[in-house]
Amino acid sequence: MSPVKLYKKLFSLYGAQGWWPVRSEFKGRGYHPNVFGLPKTRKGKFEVCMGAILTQNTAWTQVEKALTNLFNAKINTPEKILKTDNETIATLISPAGYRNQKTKYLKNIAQWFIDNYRKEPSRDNLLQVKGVGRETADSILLYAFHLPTFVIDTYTKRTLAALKIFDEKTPYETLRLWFMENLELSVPLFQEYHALFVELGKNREYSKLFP
DNA sequence: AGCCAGGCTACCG
DNA sequence: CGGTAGCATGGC
Repeated sequence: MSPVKLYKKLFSLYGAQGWWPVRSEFKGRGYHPNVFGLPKTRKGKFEVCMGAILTQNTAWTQVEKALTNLFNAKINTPEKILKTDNETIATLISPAGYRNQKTKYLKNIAQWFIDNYRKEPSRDNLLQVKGVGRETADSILLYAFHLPTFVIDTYTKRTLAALKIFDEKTPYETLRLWFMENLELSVPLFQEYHALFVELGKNREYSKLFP
């Protein structure tokens, strides 16, 4: 199955997803179907960066609790993250797990954000931040900075394996390039496509891909 | 009661 | 290079 056909199939199953949820700019849980201009503000973009770190190997429901705690404590900018002590941040984000690791990672991405917000962010540069691997980097570039890079996650790998297009241990970059070389480089398309993989994977409905 | 969550680093052979 | 332990917590 081609990337285009797979996208159409997923969209027919689940429709518009409205990713990435940006609660500081969109009421409710932050999803904004068919609105592709968000986040617009510096705070909104940094919220996406924090969420990308916090959701590593963690259910989004837990990330929402951690973000709520940070916002209630008015820790919603990279500057606030940097000047808050580690113990305080670790306690606030504890619902999302890996509290000590993710506290360091949040400080690392905060410094990167301050240094790079006004530039055109570079993927290689972002990948040098400790705590930012390929999926996190691509999520930040695609959803915070609107750059057309494709996000690969475990659900994407499982889906492609279920369809027998690639096996599960195919390298990240191979999969990323397969999508990017066979689709138009469209930010809204890439945003929705990845969101649809997550929806399919969360519901474990891989069988729905077959006739 | 395990297994799983929208992974990453460090370290191993 | 590819493989894996450790990292924390809550829902199902």
